[in-house]
Amino acid sequence: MEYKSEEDFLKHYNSNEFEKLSMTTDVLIFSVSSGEKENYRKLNEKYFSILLVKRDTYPFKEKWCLPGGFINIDEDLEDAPKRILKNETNLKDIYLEQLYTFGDVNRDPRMRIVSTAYMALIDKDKLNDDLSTNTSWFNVEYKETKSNIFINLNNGIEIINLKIKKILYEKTTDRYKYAVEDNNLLAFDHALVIASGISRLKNKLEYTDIVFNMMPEYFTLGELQQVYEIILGKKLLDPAFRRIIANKVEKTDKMKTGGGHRPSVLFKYKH
Amino acid sequence: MEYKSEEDFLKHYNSNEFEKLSMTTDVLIFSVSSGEKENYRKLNEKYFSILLVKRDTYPFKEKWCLPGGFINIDEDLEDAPKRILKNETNLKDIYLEQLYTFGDVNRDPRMRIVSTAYMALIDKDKLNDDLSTNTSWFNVEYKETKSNIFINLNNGIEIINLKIKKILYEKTTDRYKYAVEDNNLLAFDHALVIASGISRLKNKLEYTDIVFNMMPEYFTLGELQQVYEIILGKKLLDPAFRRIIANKVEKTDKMKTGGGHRPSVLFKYKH
DNA sequence: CTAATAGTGTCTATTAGACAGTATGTT
DNA sequence: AACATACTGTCTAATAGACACTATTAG
Repeated sequence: MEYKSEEDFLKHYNSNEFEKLSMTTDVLIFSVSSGEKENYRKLNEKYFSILLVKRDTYPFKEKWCLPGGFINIDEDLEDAPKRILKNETNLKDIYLEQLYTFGDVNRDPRMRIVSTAYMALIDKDKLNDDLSTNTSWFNVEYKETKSNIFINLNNGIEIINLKIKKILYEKTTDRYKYAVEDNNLLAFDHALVIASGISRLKNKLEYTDIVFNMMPEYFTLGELQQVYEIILGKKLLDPAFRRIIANKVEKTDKMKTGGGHRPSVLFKYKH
Repeated sequence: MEYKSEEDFLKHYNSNEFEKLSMTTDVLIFSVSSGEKENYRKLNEKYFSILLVKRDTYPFKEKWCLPGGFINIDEDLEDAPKRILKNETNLKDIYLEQLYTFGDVNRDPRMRIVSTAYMALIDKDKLNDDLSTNTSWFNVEYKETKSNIFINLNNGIEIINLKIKKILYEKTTDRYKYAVEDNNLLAFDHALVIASGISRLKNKLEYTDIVFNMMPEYFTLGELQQVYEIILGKKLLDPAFRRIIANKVEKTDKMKTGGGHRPSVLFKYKH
């Protein structure tokens, strides 16, 4: 059929030539939480944590999953995770970044659903409201070997252990396909989303200022270093760390005292 | 409604609770092409190029666009770009990487279409078949300033100039929203796809071995350096370049002669 | 005083940048 | 011989890693 113009074509367009599908979004929300002090002198231990929701409906009823939901037909793709974040945290101006789009045919038992995963970073201390009852922060422990990723999620009550096998499929960029093993507590392919989000975050920590989205306005360099250390999973040397972040932070005239040791200058992020 | 089990739920699932949408994929295919020799002594000039298709149907009839198409309902997301690549190039084992998913409500005039863009890297010399008539390689010139990206596409007959305004919207990671200006020759939001693909490629060039996907099996270090230089858009110093790629390549006993100057050792990629 | 963190000085090792030089083919 | 590229040596500058040292507080 010949059309006279773009308008003419659009008027006669049959939008059902290809079978349509559903799209969802999943949001991986990262934050840092403080544990207890072991004694009055020590800094309180920091944890790296993600927000999970216990499903109360099928499919995967009673399993944990990332907050998410369907994309509305009249909603920009990026507005869906924003809507979900607003719902979950009631915060605005949250750091949000598209992670990856997962679209295997059988990734959802209901029907063909493609999901675009996002990751968000928040400062947990900014949360005013309590979480809804089926929502919980899980502390993350992450360990990577040559051929596996081990992720340990712990909310104080439940422990979710994930073992993910890395299968090298792109040697020039060191990219892996992930195969989830031993997972009967997490819904869908969300173990994959978590693994790729952590991996992205670790990378970006080194070449961006992304970390400040998880920090309060004022922080000590010791606290900042702690956050780097738990996310990277290794100790850093003080002088080297201070050299590297020196031009990203700004000294304030505030101090943090009361720690049973030398007080520490509070810094803030220098844009 | 209460369900007895996951199976029971799935049997009664109403898949039309949310209005479904269409998905497409667009594939940004990069390659390197050789120009003419200026004189018998010189190396032939290299260009960095992408493959575009001239649309022969509405919408955007007569405009250039990236090869792409609809995702089939029974096709893994990643299989769609593979299918398109196979169609366009008839090559297999092509480097393919998911770029980004574009999902603004009005990005397609026909209806709501979300598109996942992929980028692919090929060695053009491996192409046996001729391109179909409406397909053409465009040489890319890329220039980035603080607030703009200028992309110049040239296939020898037509020239497409793109000006893209960078709007900083995420300061901690230096991420920009792109706004396309002066574009009446490229269909859809494909200028955005091209800009983000080039930017991704430039980055990955520095910390991965991605470049070897665009190289023939045997190459001289001078040729490899040329490819780095055209993609990065700057000259590199020989000794520094050789130091950096030294452990990524392997000397062979082959030589390239006939250049009106000292012959050059042929290397190959060391996995 | 002690335990714990805060913060700095400095030496060394590694890596990156720059430039100059030598080598060797084709015409 | 001349030109263009191939390839290497070496000096210098910048950055990263390591360690030791001083500073300061609550209890």
